[in-house]
Amino acid sequence: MTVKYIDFSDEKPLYAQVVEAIKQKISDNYWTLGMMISSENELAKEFDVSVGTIKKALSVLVQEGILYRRQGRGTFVASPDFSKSFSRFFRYGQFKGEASEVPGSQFLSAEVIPAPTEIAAALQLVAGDDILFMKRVRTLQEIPFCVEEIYLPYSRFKGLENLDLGKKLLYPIYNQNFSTPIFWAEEFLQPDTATGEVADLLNIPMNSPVMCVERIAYTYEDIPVEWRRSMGRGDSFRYHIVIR
Amino acid sequence: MTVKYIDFSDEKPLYAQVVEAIKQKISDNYWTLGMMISSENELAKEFDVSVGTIKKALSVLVQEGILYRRQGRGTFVASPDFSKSFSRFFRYGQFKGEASEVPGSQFLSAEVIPAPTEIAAALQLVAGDDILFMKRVRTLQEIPFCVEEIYLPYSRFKGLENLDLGKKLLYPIYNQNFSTPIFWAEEFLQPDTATGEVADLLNIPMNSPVMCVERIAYTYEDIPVEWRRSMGRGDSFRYHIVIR
DNA sequence: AAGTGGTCTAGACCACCAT
DNA sequence: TGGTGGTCTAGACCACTTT
Repeated sequence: MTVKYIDFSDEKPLYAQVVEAIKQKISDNYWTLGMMISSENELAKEFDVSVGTIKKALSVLVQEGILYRRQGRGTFVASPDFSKSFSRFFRYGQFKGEASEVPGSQFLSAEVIPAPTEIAAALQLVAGDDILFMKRVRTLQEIPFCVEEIYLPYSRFKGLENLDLGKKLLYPIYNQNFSTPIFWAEEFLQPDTATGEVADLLNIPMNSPVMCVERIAYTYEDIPVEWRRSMGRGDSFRYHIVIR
Repeated sequence: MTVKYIDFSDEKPLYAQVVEAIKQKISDNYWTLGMMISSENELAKEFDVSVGTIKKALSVLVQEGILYRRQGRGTFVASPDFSKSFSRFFRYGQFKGEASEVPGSQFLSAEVIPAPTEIAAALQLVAGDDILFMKRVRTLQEIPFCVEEIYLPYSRFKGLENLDLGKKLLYPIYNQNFSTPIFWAEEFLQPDTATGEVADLLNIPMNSPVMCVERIAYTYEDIPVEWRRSMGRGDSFRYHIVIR
């Protein structure tokens, strides 16, 4: 484990160095998801800076969603929950305030292939590197609403194809089985119409509207570790976003 | 103009009260878009709190995008620029790093009608209230990429229909001519296929993919003042978003 | 009672900008 | 040179949680 010290002669502000150091400790699994980290006073002693500087650094990390704090309890490593934000985008069979249901998954294939150039570029690999390619249909209340293609660097996820992925979500598996917590992601949305295969899998007429969502998921260290494309039924897809 | 004072016996933190007071002054047009507000020291004297508390309040307002600060210059009221974030969603004829071009507009209609129930609800009006309804085609390099329907409460925007809206953006007009700066917005995205009319206006085949974006735009005081629906060409629409 | 984070103060010093 | 925001300190007091 690499330890970062605070360099008082560095031009970079002390609180920013503390931010980096704490991120490093999380990356190194010194502190893991959900764990309480050291208190303000302990951190101040450890880094030999004032409590105020620690407060500033922690507020930055809270702002970035890496930590959360509870008065009287402590400061904890946040567990980002994509399943929530994901299912929120779909209104299929959902009524106001209804508890969101975990979608089911039916895997169609899982195989190791050489990386296509587009995928290799997005995942910062060399074209031809081993890629685990999976295809699945996602369902809510037994009704298919989404077809997904998922590409993973095989060197990191060796053996994932042998696991029983029945009703489990993928991101907790990335985290628990492969020490690869997903921390953030970017998505590209584009409207499209259903091809014969997709229409068949989603049980909708050919050429009816579908939403194409391409996502690249990243670790704490901003390493891209998953590329996926989802084709969602147009009539059940409604993406909500607040600007500023 | 209503003046807010700081209540030291209030349970609400002082910095939060300062945040409210500054927001109020902006709402009251005491400080307007782009204007420099009082310095930290002046604010501390004015509100009779410490500079540290002012710093905390200002950092909240910067976080919310209401203010921006420049070392050595001062603290200013931010001018949100939706045109930038808007055009970013479309890749039509855009190459990497190319300067974004302001879309042209061709108005098809502008008339005052009684508010449809759905629009009235979204704009917090009574069904039947006067609504200014406008329809336009937006173009980039003379090529249509988007059809828009815009609904505005007529009581607030009386006379807008008589302005020459040739190549101007709407939000600066809302701000300058109607004292209604748009501060934030929410959008709902859904894929669809082009009807005959939309296909005709966009010069694409019927039933080809389009992105339907419904937007509600709000003021500083969270009053909804515009409802619009944009139908964008599927092949030129690519929405990018970062999650967390 | 002890420990945590949340608020608030009063100051110091610095980097940056305008004049 | 004087005013601005940015960083950092050392402390006080409070609200909340756990034991």
